[in-house]
Amino acid sequence: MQHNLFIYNTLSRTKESFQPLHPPHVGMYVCGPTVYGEPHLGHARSAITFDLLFRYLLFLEYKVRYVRNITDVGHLENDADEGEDKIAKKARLEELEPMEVVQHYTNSYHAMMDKLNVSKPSIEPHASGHIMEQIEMIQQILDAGFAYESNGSVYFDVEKYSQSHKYGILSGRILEDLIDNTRTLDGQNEKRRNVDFALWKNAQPEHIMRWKSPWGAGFPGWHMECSAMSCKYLGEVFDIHGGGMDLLFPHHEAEIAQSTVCHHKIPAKYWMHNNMITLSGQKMGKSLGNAITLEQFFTGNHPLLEKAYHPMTIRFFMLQAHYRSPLDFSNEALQAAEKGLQRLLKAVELLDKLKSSETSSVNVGEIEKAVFEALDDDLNSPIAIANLFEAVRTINLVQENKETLTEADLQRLKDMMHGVLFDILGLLPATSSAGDNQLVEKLMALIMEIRANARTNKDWATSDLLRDKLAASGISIKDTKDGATWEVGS
RNA sequence: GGUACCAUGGCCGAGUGGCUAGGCAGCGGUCUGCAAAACCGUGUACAGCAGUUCGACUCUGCUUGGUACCUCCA
Repeated sequence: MQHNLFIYNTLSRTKESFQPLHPPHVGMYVCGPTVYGEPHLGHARSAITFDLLFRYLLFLEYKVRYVRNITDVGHLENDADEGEDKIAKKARLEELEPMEVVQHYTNSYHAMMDKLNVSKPSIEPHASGHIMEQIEMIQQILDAGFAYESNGSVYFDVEKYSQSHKYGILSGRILEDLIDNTRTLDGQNEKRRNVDFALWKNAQPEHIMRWKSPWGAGFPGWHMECSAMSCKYLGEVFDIHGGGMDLLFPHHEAEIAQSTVCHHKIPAKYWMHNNMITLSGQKMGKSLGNAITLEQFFTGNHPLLEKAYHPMTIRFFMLQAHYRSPLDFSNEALQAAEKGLQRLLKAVELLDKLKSSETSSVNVGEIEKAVFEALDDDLNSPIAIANLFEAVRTINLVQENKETLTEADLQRLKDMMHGVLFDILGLLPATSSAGDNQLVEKLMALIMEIRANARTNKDWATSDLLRDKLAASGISIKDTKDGATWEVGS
């Protein structure tokens, strides 16, 4: 089947046909987490969005190098230039080595991503491991005359840059507005203009994360790492740069300015931004103090959560909204997603048991076409999923002999469902909930046999007693035409 | 204050100048010893006002409400 992938490019604010610079290779860089706290739902949104893209590009048989960084230096506290490095501050509070903190939260992030079935990137570089590259790039910007040194720090000269380049090309910002309207911040005295941003920061004596540089001991500025690392692993110009919408300005704008000075080109062809997760309509964020961590979702251990949610429920919940739309969290929405996903997965299981017919009464190709057209249209996963539900209805109707499918169509539907659901959307097939305990399996088999015998003898009292007692223990029994099944939970 | 964006049925959430999104809930039905589960069927909603148009939820303007960014943030 012919695919023509369109993706929304923030740079042009339109959907563009995706044409890699060097097909079949695709270079993709996504801004990863700052590892100073437990990963929350927002991290999952970004990771799942670009995992979907990564998986779809692989499905389309591109050879993708996916780089997603770990930010472990260079992010300042709210008090901006006078502040200390976030990682360092956290370390002092907990009396740990900074790298110990980094490792701890990196491990958490990885564990949560694994649960969400987020593919690992091809390369996961750490900012702290690329200080040399960042220093070199800063030197290049200084040599080109687009930065100045001040009191052991180096700042990017935005005004100078804007004389020959368009600063604000990505975010649509106008320099004059920024100069007029940027709020007054502390510690602006080192900078010529409030819009200038730090490339290198002089480290105060108490600042424990520090590296030697031509300008003294310090640490790299907020935006250098992504420019340096994307260039190192993907080249001066690569295909896709992704990240959350909140990084659009100033982070990505600064990246463009830095890289443009060094390489005279905008570093990426397509810029993609996922929207935010909101909680009661407000952005969920660590700094806002309203973030629910992924761990809490999986355990249900949070006052706002009515229950624990399976990682796949979270994943499916996100995929049911388009990545560029804000998505509001609620227990009701999550439980709706949980039910819907169950329905989808049950139908996929049922698919293996369907009997084929001489003719097909349903046009499988049509459903398949609709699914892929949706994915091709800027990864419209909600429409793709809606069409998957069309397939579910078909599957159930075939089961009831109200629709028919030929052997070939059955196989085609199977391939499509598996390919889209598991390979592209990255969902995991339903697992039998107690399959990890052989003893339980054997005991339950015995109990089910006793109950089946009672039922054959119309001994409803015994049958109901077993059902009720098991229910009280959290095991539910479902009677179907082909006998009874059991599972832990609802 | 500046710059963007959004406003869809009970909830979540797509989309389009005229034709069914989808999921969950609700309702009706099938199945069942009963129940649960499962399955099938079922909803004409698009903030307000004005305009463009043969026709607007979809285009334009205004109003109201909301969000994001401008400061570390997915």
